Amino acid sequence: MGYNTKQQDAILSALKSSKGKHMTADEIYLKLIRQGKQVGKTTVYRHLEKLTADGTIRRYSSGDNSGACYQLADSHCNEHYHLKCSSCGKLIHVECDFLDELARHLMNDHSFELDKCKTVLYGKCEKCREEK
Amino acid sequence: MGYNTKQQDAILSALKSSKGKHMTADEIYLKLIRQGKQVGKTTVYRHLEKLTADGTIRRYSSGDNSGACYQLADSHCNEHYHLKCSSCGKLIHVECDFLDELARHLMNDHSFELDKCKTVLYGKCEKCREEK
DNA sequence: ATTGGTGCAAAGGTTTTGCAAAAGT
DNA sequence: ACTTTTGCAAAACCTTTGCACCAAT
Repeated sequence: MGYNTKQQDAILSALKSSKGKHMTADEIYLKLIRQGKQVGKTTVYRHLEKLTADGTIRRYSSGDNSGACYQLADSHCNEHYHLKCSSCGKLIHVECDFLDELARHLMNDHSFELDKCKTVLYGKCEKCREEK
Repeated sequence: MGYNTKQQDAILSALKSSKGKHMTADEIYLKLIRQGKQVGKTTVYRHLEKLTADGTIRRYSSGDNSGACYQLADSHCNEHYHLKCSSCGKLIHVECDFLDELARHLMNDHSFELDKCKTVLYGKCEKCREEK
């Protein structure tokens, strides 16, 4: 069971080429269409579901209600923060090992296993702070 | 601006009566209907939006794609973490000044002003970790 | 009287499903 | 040949919006 198809490869490639940054189903679909690859949106959704189920990729909600985001599970998402600006909506990826300290602290002092990938820290980015 | 209406009271009461547990917009709506209270789903959504905006309640994505969850914010939310267990859905309030260290670090090193109230750290609570 | 609140129906957006045709083995 | 995958159209969701009516001040 399990055939090899162009669509499957294309969808996985799209996620791989986005180097750790998340993409919505629609963004993946549009990217493939722009590359001239023939895919249906339904197929994108079906593969994202499968890839999420078998752990190849991760799915998380984008915070607002504009749809789910996906990204490769083995990308470097465990090594950086996700900062989301409440004003402009920008998602900022920040590589920093302070996150590990936070995770360690939560585990040691609060018995809580932090999911670094799903956690998003909300606040205000530099640009938006300057504007006020 | 701001009238007192039965619907407003009813929606807030529903959330208060479910202390600690989150509810979806639909669950709130159904609860009120079953209580014989006259409300429209639109009204529920509109109040949830307002209450979220003014900080009375908090909005969470439920992880899967079954819609957003809401729950009463507690007044001391600026002084503690909010840990949300992805498995059982429990919201854990943790008083700890490590959060201030985190906020300071984000500001100093990443020019990002953390909103402690809006930020929720996702992961797995002690009980759910033990079950696996 | 004036202003804000309500709720139906309709629209918006994302995700899922039914099914016949196409593609992989 | 046989089974899985595809993709269109349509449905199923959750949420927002337009608008006429109602309620609170």
